Amino acid sequence: MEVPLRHHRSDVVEHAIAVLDSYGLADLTMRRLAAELDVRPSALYHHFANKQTLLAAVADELLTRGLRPLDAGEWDARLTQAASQLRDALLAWRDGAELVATVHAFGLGGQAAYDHVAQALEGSGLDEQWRATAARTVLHLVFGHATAEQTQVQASSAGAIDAEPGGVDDFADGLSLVVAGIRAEVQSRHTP
Amino acid sequence: MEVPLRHHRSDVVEHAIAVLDSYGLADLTMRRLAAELDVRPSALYHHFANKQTLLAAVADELLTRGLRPLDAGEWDARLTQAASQLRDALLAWRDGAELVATVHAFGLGGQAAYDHVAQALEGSGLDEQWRATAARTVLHLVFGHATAEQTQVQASSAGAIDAEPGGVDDFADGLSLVVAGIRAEVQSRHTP
DNA sequence: ACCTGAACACCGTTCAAGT
DNA sequence: ACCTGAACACCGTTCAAGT
Repeated sequence: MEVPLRHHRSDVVEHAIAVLDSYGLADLTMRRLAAELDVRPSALYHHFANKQTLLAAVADELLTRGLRPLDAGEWDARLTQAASQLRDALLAWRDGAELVATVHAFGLGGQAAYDHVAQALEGSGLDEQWRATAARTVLHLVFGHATAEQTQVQASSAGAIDAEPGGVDDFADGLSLVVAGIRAEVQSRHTP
Repeated sequence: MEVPLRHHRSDVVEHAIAVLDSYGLADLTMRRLAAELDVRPSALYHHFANKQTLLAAVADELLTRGLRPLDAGEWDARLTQAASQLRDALLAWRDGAELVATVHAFGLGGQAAYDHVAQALEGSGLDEQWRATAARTVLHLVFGHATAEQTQVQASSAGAIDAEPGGVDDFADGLSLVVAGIRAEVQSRHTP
């Protein structure tokens, strides 16, 4: 008789990332992950209450791996860096953007994404209300843009229409638009 | 023996909207929809090649029902109206935002959403490239914000954290930020 | 603490055949 | 043109029981 393998929570998350990156979010199933770990599906429920909780842990791990401290400097340069870094973190793994965006939307995880962007806005002089609004706006841009980029890959390889041109330049331009809008709000405080 | 019911494509879409609004996107399954139509699941594949195509048709129908011609006026007022109208259209049905955003991301439908926003930017004086970037930025804001609002409902009723405050005011503020950013770009052309 | 075995209640999709 | 019947290859989750 074979002795059953024994894993920790971190093993499960690590293998989940491998499955995500190799097969995509749609194929990151509890059963497939269990098979990859050489374990029955029910064993996963010892580590996580359900699939959503597991996905939240995976999303948090992706962010932990991808986000670094921001450079010192003006708030706008820091905000641009935060957004670009977040985008890179999401694009680093297959379907990373969709995963983190979904988890964040459900309020189960991905808080680090918001925090990262919000941190850059602390030196802007905006009040907390406006900082939160600005942070969410940037977050929606990054999530939306990165998700579109990654989805386009599988959509066009599946024969669908390639609508969104996107790419690095379009992201940078969209971001500069939002940053300019925030700057206008910042300046309206200093020049009444 | 019972004579089988006979439906058209439009019947299927109409019932799909009813199922979506009553039970949510997760419960909008081919089997459930078939049961609602009093038909075997396989019958649906006479009308649609697969589930994704059906969802695309549903998304397009939601937009057709919710979007109206924009008022005449300045580009910024028209853009604000287009974005608000789109948001209202998405929020009018349960999980409408997530559905349209997903369909749009996969390039299978929801083109009307982009067109609606892009139309408002035609009178801005921006070149096509910038108009496209601005339109996508607004679209990501609307999709992200509306999805967050609708997801928060089921997430908080399911016991998750209520992170995003959101609501009408936060959307209006985020939109005003983006509009201000676009205005800065517009003005940089006229005042060199 | 971590896992198996077995079950429950589901999915999307295909395809030959019926009217 | 539109549908049935029957199957295939999957899902997430629960729970008693094993070590």
